[in-house]
Amino acid sequence: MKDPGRRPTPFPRRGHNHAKCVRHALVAAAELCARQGERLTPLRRRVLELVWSSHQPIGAYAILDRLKTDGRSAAPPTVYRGLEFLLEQGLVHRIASLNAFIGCADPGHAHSVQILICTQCGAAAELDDGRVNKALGRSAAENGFSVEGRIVELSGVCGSCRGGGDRARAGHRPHVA
Amino acid sequence: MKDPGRRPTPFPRRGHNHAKCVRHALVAAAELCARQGERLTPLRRRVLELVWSSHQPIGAYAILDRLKTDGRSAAPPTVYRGLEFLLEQGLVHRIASLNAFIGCADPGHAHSVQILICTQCGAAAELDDGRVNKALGRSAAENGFSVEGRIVELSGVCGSCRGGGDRARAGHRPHVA
DNA sequence: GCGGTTGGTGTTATATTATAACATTAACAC
DNA sequence: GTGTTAATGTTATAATATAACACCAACCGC
Ligand SMILES: [Zn+2]
Ligand SMILES: [Zn+2]
Ligand SMILES: [Zn+2]
Ligand SMILES: [Zn+2]
Repeated sequence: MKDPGRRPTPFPRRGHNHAKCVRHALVAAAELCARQGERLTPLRRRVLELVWSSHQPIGAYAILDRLKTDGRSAAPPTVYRGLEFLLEQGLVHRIASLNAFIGCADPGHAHSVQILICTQCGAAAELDDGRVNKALGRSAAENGFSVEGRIVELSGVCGSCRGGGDRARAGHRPHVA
Repeated sequence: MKDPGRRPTPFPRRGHNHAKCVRHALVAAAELCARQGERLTPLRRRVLELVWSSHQPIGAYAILDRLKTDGRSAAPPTVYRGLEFLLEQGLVHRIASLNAFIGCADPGHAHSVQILICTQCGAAAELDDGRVNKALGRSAAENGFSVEGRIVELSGVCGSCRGGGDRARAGHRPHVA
């Protein structure tokens, strides 16, 4: 059996079935909200769906534009409220360095994420590496600092874009839309 | 030379001689710019001085207000240009989670910082812990990601605010202005 | 000197991101 | 149904950041 802990990349493969990503995220969100006694209203669900429209972080005003083309009445507070709810439920992550949002790949349990942002394809992915969190906590503690919140955002190039992945077969076309 | 092993906190002590912090920063900046053949103009120097006006991160528009009260003609581009220059020279750091800026405590050599932000006193300090950087790089590499830029910002409570430091002597007064 | 180039700053306008405040509607409890 | 609360609609504005062009001073080659 192949090494179960080994993921070559947390980034999506080119041509992966993204509709499946979206469906899975929406189902997981519905289940999570049901468990928590929270209401995943149509608006909130739609905002989440729009966040998941790709693996590239999306800005609040891009979401707003798409809500408007839905025919729905929408203004900035509409989308920020939706995002606020989704952030509280741990269904999306905010990326401070981009002022943008990405769907959480593993909602339902507390985790502090390290966000990886590919500067080539624009996609973002998340890790939750215990060793990183431990190193951060230890470093802070040694300096008398007790950590409450962490923001870790790494920019660089993902495996697919560097060519180790599907780029060899795909020429130079980006592996995500 | 500083105590090699043990720093109780990289945060400033209450009542420390902050004028000295400012003077030191300005001298170091002048030396750095001279070495690099860059021009630390009066405006840039003043922006840096304002960034250093405290150990709390300062926003661009707060800097702008203070430039205006200098009597100097100033608009947003004035301060953003100054900040852009200082960022390029590594003289200040931008804190993405606060949209604010802090003077670099150790300019003159490339370093990727971990910013500590005290939610109680509002001060920010920087670390450059090799183990953290190593853990981040290894974690990313294992996931096929090659890191170019890092943003690490930890919020929490600094040693001085928790009472291990000078708070015992200071009652509940904040240790920084 | 002088014309040309560059870098820094001044100035006006606008883009982008986010929130305040209050009105209205939908969901729920009793 | 009526009162209560949560969610959404709506208008306005705050906060952060950049575009575009004008001006000026320093510097360079001549
Ligand atoms: Zn997908
Ligand atoms: Zn990529
Ligand atoms: Zn100081
Ligand atoms: Zn503190």
